[in-house]
Amino acid sequence: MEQAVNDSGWRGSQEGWLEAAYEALLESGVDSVKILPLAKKLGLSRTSFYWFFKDREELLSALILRWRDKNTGNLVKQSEAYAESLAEAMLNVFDCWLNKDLFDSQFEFAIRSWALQSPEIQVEVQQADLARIGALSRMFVRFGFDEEPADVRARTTYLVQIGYISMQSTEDIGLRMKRIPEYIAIYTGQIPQQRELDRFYARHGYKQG
Amino acid sequence: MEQAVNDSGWRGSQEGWLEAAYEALLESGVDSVKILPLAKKLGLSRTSFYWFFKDREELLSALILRWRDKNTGNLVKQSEAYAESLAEAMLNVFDCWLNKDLFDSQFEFAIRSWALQSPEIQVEVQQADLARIGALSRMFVRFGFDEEPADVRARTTYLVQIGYISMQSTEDIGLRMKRIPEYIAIYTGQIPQQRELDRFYARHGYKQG
DNA sequence: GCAGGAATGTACATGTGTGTCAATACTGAA
DNA sequence: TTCAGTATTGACACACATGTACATTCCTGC
Repeated sequence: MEQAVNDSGWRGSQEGWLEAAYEALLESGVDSVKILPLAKKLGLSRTSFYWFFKDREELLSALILRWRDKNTGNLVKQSEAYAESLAEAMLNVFDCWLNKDLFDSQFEFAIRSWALQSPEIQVEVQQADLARIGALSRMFVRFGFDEEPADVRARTTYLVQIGYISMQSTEDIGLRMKRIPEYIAIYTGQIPQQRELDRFYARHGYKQG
Repeated sequence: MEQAVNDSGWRGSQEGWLEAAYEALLESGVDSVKILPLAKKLGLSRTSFYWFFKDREELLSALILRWRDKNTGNLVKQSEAYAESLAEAMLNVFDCWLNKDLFDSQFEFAIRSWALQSPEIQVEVQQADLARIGALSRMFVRFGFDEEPADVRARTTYLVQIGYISMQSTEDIGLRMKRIPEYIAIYTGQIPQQRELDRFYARHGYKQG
């Protein structure tokens, strides 16, 4: 049977270095993703790194891959999920903003900051934005909006979230939940049904009150 | 008569180094604000820097000061400007997003990225966010909104813009202008009057069409 | 034209990062 | 138990950044 990469006695592994790199990226940006510090964190010799990766570049590429596969994929998926009303569809999208398994905000912010200093990363980010806004826009169209308003609303929805991420806002979950209906109303122009909200609250383990 | 700092034969100056630092920050982030590269750009000796600034830290502090004095100040001012309707007030705020003298988006983004790797900067940014959202919220209250909805709408307004900045979106001016009424409608819940839009377009030198 | 502050340049000590190499240690299977 | 493959290490060679010390040049006002 297939075994996990690292269940033998070896201390390091591709995954180990990548995970450490991921943590460093989230904590202090790309420029802190350096082999020497990572080695210290892992309690390994610096040079051991080169057994798993050709060089630093390769490590950074692996980070990008991780980000792309996660954040964009899930957001598109959620915007295409089944829903009876626009409000419900929007709540599906909101799942991303509340569930770290679906969308990693800190990761997102770190990548966007990275894009500032790297044209290649900037291209990646722009492609992601396009794909995501496109998916959201199609969602609005699906519920009867014309192309233009759908696009503007998709942008609003998406940009508010990117803004939140960029603000690195840390509202408590109660306050966030309380604001949800208000946001849904602004984005969709519809008041969400109570049962739609209940379903949403339920799947995020939140009790109103 | 008062003279500009650098009209004598000297090549360098505080301003010169600061400007170079500003450009480096916008282009590639804090970590690229380094004395050696700046010296190269300015065609000066690296060590000459130490005549104007105690060390790198002092240069970075000067950058923060510049940012704080500009972006937050003007945004608060615009949100407090005279307006007959909420739509008009919002258009005043929108001035910031279209006029680089009022709000420097790239600078803003660069600072926010910097905050990622520096707790002190993060505090600065959070204070700025608070001040700005507060000002916008007061604007909504001024036009009859209750505290709660005013706050949510203030956030929406602000966050979309921060999102735009974070996206580093480069929409052409025509498209942006075309979307303005739609955004105003979403944020304020009001359709802007044609004359309000005309006044807005006029002061940004834009002809509808 | 010269004293003295403003600005620059050269040289040095130091720190931190990268990547290569050859030597070594550990592990599982033959 | 030997051995091939996997993992780890220290030594080396570089590159590039910071900051200090000291000498030098440039400009200005007296």
